[in-house]
Amino acid sequence: MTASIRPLRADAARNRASLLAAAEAEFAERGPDASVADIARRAGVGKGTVFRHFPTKDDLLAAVVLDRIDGLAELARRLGGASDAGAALLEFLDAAASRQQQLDLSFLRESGALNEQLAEARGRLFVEITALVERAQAAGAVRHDITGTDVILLMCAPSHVVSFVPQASPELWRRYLAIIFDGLGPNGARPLPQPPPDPVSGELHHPR
Amino acid sequence: MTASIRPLRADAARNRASLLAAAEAEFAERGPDASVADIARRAGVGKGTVFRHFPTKDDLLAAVVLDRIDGLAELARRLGGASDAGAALLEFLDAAASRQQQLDLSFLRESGALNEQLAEARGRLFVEITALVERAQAAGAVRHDITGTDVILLMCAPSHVVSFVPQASPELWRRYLAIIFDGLGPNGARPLPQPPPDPVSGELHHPR
DNA sequence: TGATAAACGGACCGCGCGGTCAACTTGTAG
DNA sequence: CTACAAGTTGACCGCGCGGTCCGTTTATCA
Repeated sequence: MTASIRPLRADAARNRASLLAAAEAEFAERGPDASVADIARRAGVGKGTVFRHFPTKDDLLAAVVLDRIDGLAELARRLGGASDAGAALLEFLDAAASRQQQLDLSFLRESGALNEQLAEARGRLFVEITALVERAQAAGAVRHDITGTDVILLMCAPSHVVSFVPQASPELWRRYLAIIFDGLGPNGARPLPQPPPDPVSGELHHPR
Repeated sequence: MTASIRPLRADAARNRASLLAAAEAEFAERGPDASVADIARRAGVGKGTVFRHFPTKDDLLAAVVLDRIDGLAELARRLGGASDAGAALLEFLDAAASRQQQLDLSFLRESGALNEQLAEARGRLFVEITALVERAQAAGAVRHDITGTDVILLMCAPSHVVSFVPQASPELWRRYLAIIFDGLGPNGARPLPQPPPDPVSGELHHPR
């Protein structure tokens, strides 16, 4: 389904690849408002070429983001086999925050054509994270009133928080991840004041 | 300094007030990218009038945001006298998150003309928050490796996290505030992996 | 009330954006 | 080698934005 009927021509495949790389870099540096023209220039192609490969800017963003989600889901899957379930969850959050440092949270944005693929990938990620969380709970490393959705939402926080401080150490996010992870631990005790939101079945959307 | 040499004409004062109200509402609903034209329409004035009162869109945003900061600083000051220092800090975070629900984090943005006022206000807020934190630490409610800057940064997180879930309960942010506050508590134990960032003396800036 | 400066309003400007298109180039199958 | 489909390109379009400007209205005060 992903592979089209006919294989791409050689130059087209090359352009598509460098386009994706350029888009990833540009979105990382400038955020989701990076301009298509800049991305095209960075990739060394004309603007028209961008729209030949991705009908819409959102589709391009979605493609970049799909990679990230798949990467995270794969990582979560591998960590599912770790012996220390608490450490596995922390390691996952660590990797997630570290990558979001570069790409912000934009992968939650909904997007036209690739929407189904994105939704599927998000679904897979959700499943893996939920498994990770449940194992961590069984191991006594995470409080029992936490859900996979909570973790998905909170894993975005450290990099966002850090994005406000101008010349932050590139590792500063670890400080806030540690605080939040402590908050997920069983030592906090007091019951949470609100029920968790519905799982990702309902679409997540992009914040302002 | 704030009051100009000559007092405002009656209609001008009225317009300025409704402009501020409209701007607050519009920024709350649409975020910092709300258009000046919409704000003007909402206030029932012409677009030119907006720019007469605020030379730049950023100045308008800064004015709105200055109110918020002053309000928060005042609240923090009052809470400084509370008997239960831990509860006081939590109450402050509660109020801050609740208001940010409406205005996002935009008050950290730097801005041209009002920059000094904003910086001053932010300084006052920082002082009050730091006092709150230190009292909470002395009371044993907050771990000792936390700074006022940490709290300033983290107080933005709950509303941001929640902004991703589409039809969130309006109180959902309390859930994540509770988790984060638990992370600030002394029960977590493990030392933080990174030193805190410099205090607000260095300018904070607006995230993408 | 009438003179005057202050305030108002909306047409207007330039800019950069996402997206389109038709002329042109190039990889490739036979 | 050739013919043709696939791919590329950048000028171009419409739009909405922040900001300007000047003819008009209006609060104020002698």
